[in-house]
Order: sequence, then C-alpha cells, then structure tokens
Amino acid sequence: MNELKTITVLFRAYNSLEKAVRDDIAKYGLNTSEFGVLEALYHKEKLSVKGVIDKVLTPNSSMSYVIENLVNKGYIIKKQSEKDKRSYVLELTLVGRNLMDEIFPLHKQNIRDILNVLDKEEEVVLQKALVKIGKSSLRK
Amino acid sequence: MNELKTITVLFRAYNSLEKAVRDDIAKYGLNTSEFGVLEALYHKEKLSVKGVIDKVLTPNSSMSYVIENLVNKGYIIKKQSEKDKRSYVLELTLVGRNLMDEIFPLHKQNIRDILNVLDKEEEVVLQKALVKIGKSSLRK
DNA sequence: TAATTATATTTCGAATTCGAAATAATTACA
DNA sequence: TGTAATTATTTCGAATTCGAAATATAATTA
Repeated sequence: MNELKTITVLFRAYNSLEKAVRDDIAKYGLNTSEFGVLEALYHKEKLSVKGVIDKVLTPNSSMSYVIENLVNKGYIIKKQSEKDKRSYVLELTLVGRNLMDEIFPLHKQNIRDILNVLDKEEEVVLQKALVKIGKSSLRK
Repeated sequence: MNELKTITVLFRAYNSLEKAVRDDIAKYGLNTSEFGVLEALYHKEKLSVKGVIDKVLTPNSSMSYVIENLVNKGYIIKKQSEKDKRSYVLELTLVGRNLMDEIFPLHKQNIRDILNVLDKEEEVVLQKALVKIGKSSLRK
C-alpha cells in the first residue's frame, strides 16, 4: 500500500491530539510550551533552564522567551545558581503550584479520555513502537 | 505506571521525526508546510486551495502565506476558477514538478529508513492505534 | 428576486518559533 | 597558570503560525 501511511497517520494523530491539548490549556491562558515547563517543575521541584530543556521539546533559543513569560505571569521564579553562575534555577511560585494543582488532573483526565479508545495491549504496543521511532529518527 | 506516557512518547516521536523531515526538506529550501502543499499537488495534479487544506495540516489563515511563497518561488501557479470565482486552482509548474521528481523519492526513502525499525506487524498495529487516536481527539 | 446563510479565501495583528551568533562562566589540559 | 574547549543561557532577526474578522462569491430559502 502507501509507504508513507504511517507517517501520515502519525502526523495527523499528533496534530489533533496537540490541538485538543492546546485548546484545553488555552482556557488557563497558557500555551503548550509554557505548560510543558510548568509540568516539568511540578514534578521536579527545582530545575535549571537546561534541566527543563532536557525534559521538554522546546529549543533553548525559544526557552528564554517562554520562561520570561512565565516569570511575568507570576508562575515561576528564576534565580541564579550559586555553584554555577552560568546556570539559573527555576521553581514554581505558590500561585504556579496552585494553578497546576487545579489544571493538571483535568489535563490528565482529558488525555486519558482520548487515549481510552485504545485497549491496554494496543496502547503498550503503540508506546513501544513510538519509542523506537523516536530513537530511530535521531540517528539520522 | 505513568498515565501520560503514551502522549509523551507520541509527542517525542513526532518531534524527532518531524525534525528529521524538516532538516531533510530544508536542503531544498522548503519548509514542512510548503512541502505538504507540493506533495498534495504532486499526487493530484490540480487542487483548489480548499482541496489542499483538506489534505494537509495547515490552517487556512496560514495557507495563503504558504501558497504565496510557493508561487513566488515558481513552484506552483494559482488561477481563479471559472466555475466558482471564490475558488482558486493550484497546480505545479514544470519546475515544481521536476523538483518533486527529485525530492520525493529521497524523502520517501528517508522516512522508510527511519520507520524500518518496526516490523511489519508492529507498523500495522501502530497505524490502527494512531488512526483511532486521531479520531478520538477530534471528538473533544 | 431579495434577503439569508454558507463557503472559499485573504487580511490583520500578535504571538511564537527557530537557527545562528553572542555572552558569560566553567572545565580541561598543555 | 594561561589558553583553549565546553557548557548554560540569551539575544537577534526573520520566518512562521495562529485565530478572528473581513471580503467576495455562491447557494438556499422565503
């Protein structure tokens, strides 16, 4: 059949899923990049800028901008590291944490509602295949 | 385990795959949106702007811009439809077609090289799961 | 046929994204 | 130790992306 079908359906699935997430998160005045940073900090307490970059999919040149916006919105604080003065440590503010306490469960449920069209086994195979693809595309 | 693992690996797989494609196509001075339009026209001969939009993932507000660039680059022509004067018909120029004759097989091979980490069966399951997810996220 | 609704496309303004180069601090190593 | 290489982050400028509103034409309906 069509040799590119897999990439086509992957791109489509990503796009509609990403849009569902984007629309959901937009209700709280956040975009996907911002949410990614908040999510990373929500789970890790403290992270350097580099630490966040390693967790999310936003390139460093965009990250400064994203972080600046989050600081301006009052959701995170940014402090120069004592040990390594090149580095800046990020942390949620109380407001940021409260926001995530509110949003995160809804976000998670929203995604689960979508993914629950898959049965358990199917989801596991999917995960494995996607991990393989992720690695495989890096080697190019 | 982690309930969000599936979306995480999906986003990662998409990102690295998309970057591989982007870098590949960038060699020819095209971005992903532009390539999507050329690809649609490469297979369909003629399409209206709407026809293209229905095939690719670019929203209409961005499409005008993408099309304008492709016209300026000399890869497509755009002509008002006789039947329906709201509509504009797009078509590859000879230059555009030659370009695609050159690029498309390489692009296809590039993607197959990445996807061939999957065995046949795995790829089929993946496709099915992704189609389900695509539909499921639209219903939100 | 006039008025209404629907469809195709563009415009607008603003936000986001990117790669490449710059800056600043740290580490390696000759 | 001094110089080079590496790492963390930002800046810059330009391109791309988006949603919402506008425009223009076509189809529907009263």
